[in-house]
Amino acid sequence: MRYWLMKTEPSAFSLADLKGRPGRTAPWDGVRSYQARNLMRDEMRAGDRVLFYHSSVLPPAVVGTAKVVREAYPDHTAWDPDNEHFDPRSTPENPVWVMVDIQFESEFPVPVTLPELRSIPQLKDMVLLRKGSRLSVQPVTPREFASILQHAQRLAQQARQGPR
DNA sequence: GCCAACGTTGGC
DNA sequence: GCCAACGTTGGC
Repeated sequence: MRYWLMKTEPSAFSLADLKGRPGRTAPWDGVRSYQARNLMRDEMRAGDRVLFYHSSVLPPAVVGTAKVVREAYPDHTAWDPDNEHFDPRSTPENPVWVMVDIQFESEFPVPVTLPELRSIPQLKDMVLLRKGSRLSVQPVTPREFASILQHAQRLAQQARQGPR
């Protein structure tokens, strides 16, 4: 099983949106980067786990987790001229872009913010934290995934204990 | 709103 | 094939 981090601007699609979908499942459409597409198409498998990351908000943060429930298939939004991600190079006969389906798994009671991620020594090599990193679908090591879950748990526990 | 970093485009 | 110009991403 592999681990991933997927970025989204919550104003466009948030973890709450995913949770609210039928079956708590939604297609991850609109990816228009070859690098991200190749990862989804060639590497991502059903059952893989995903860190759900909110970008372009203050603070940016990992807000929960999801699971890949359907492997890559053609992204039909690329064929729709009215869609903001329309790409005339892609056709039903020859699809250029793919998407996967992901299912809501968990929402962290307290998000793990970007500054917090930077403070965790085990994450020093994480793709997300590299300078200029903007890949919207990126691999995460099992160790990194575990560290982030552990940190989220610790934050949740502190919150339950309340302010000192 | 600014701007650094990155990917893509297109002239040559 | 090079590379400058451009558009986009995303943190701040």
